[in-house]
Amino acid sequence: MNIGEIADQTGLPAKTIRYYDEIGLIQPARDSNGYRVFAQNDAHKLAFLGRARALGFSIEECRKLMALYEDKARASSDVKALAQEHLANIERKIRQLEEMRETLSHLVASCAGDDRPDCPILTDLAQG
Amino acid sequence: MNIGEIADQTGLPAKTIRYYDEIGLIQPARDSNGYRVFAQNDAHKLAFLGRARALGFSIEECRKLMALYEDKARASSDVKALAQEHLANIERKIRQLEEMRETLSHLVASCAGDDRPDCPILTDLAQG
DNA sequence: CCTTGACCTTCTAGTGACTGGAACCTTTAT
DNA sequence: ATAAAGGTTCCAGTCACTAGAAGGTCAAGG
Repeated sequence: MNIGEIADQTGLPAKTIRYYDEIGLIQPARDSNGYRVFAQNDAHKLAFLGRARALGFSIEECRKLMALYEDKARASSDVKALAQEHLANIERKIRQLEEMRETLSHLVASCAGDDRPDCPILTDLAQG
Repeated sequence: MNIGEIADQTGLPAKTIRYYDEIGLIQPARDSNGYRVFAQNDAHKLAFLGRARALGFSIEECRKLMALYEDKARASSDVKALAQEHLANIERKIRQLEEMRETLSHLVASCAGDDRPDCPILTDLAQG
């Protein structure tokens, strides 16, 4: 399979697939014309990567997950630890964003939003 | 005031303040020795920027907010629109992260986390 | 006066994970 | 023969800093 076909199959842009190749996440074979040739195993790996990325794992975390996936003697505790750490990061981000939402929604609600210049949003930003 | 003093006062790193100068968010005066000299107005602007950034506004949004702040003939509706758009972005991000949290926490809960290799997290990533 | 240390300056390069675009080659269809 | 569609590499840009190098300036102590 060529890169376009695999892109359609996995939903990943061809550019992204080339990038994953460049950083060594996948190692597709090459045809005599220089085109990348993707085997079923590459398709699997890319789908795996796509799902891990969709869950917010960083590229380096994906690299570790792939290594664990391919290590048939892994301990599930290693996978779980990685996922738990990532989950904690996500929860921290959510809390940060919720704080912002809290503050911002109050500010937005307090602003008349008309053609007069008085604006509690700006006042708050200016005064703290 | 020199950059270190203003950094202490605003809580922003000196590097960040230099960066804000470089991209034109502030225009501090210069002493004969080349040092930046910060007036009270610069301190105000930096505090304003710090708070806007803490609420997640992008640099470009901060630039617009500053312009509105300095335009005494602004309409508060312009400020409100900017803030509402940003609030919508934050809410979208929160929803995305919450989806990730949902999926991930289920996966983590289902993984034994022992020294055996069987792991539903990896199985899910592999199968979708 | 000299040195030491803290402070300031600019410049370059790196971060993460792509993305856009240029310049060029290969394949397929007409 | 040619045109379109696909592939290749390489370079630059994104965002908001941040690290570090090389060097100038200033205040205090010996």
